[in-house]
Amino acid sequence: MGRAPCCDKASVKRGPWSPEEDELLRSYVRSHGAVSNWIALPQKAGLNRCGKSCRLRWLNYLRPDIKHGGYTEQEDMVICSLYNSIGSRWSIIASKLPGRTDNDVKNYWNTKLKKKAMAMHHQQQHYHHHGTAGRGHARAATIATPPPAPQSQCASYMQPSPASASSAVTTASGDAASFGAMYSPSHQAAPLGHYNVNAAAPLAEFSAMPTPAAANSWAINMAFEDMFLPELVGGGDFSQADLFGGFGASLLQAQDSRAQSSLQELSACYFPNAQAEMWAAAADHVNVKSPGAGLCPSLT
DNA sequence: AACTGCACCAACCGCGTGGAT
DNA sequence: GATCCACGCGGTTGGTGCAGT
Repeated sequence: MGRAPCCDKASVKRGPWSPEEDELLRSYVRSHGAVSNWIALPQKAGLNRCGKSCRLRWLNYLRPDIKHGGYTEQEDMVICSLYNSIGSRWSIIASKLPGRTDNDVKNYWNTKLKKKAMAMHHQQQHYHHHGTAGRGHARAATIATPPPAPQSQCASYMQPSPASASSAVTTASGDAASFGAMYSPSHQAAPLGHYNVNAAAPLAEFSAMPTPAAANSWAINMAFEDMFLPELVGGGDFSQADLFGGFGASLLQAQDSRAQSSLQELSACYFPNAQAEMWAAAADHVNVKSPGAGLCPSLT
């Protein structure tokens, strides 16, 4: 019981695109504007390609605003944050990163960022076991070690979440499964409510924000934590000091409070209810991946 | 130089969704 | 309401290049 193929795969060219094909597609889109029918495009554009292939090529490679490689620390942070919060919803994550495509973000995560995040997570766990008196006592713990270098903010975002646990259950790759399994699903009590997600706020606007001198990556980090972690940490018995391995809190205290609050406001503005939304989806579809389910239309 | 293993990434595949009929 | 069809998405695959032996 399969779906009928969108085209005759035997008669269309497959594999890597040639520069000539790229130019044909590019010029067709330039002259016709937004494509309303990708299936019909190949014939009109003189391409011997499947319509889906044309669409993918345009979206992932030929579109003029596409960026390739060169991910910034800020982008890493957004990807990690959102992955932890909503799982492998690459299109949503990519929508927060101007010039990035879901395919690109997905590849970047699978090949680089995931490893980076795992390494940082393990490093942080090691610190937790050896550097603090344990969960709930970290705030009182003596700060004996400097914070981890801010080259990656990922570890702090890698906290338990029903979304990542859910995706772990249904992911066939195994990587995400083992990754998700690192986290306890003990925070399933979902705060349900009315969701009003405004998801179309790209990261570019972060760049447009004046960055206070004191608002280094830790303060930004803090803003994202505020966004995604209150529910995750289960009612507040999991201190921010825990999240930062014990030293973050004191570091944050040294931050300019205005810088923190402005960044927190910014975060709340850009990702107001993403977490709550995903909690609702998780509550409705425990262990069942349901793309789109529980999401408001603006996210899908 | 030849071989092997790995990392990266473009492209493909199949399915869910939603609009049109 | 049922069916068809195109779009969009996430998972996976395969080709290529590089590093190590």
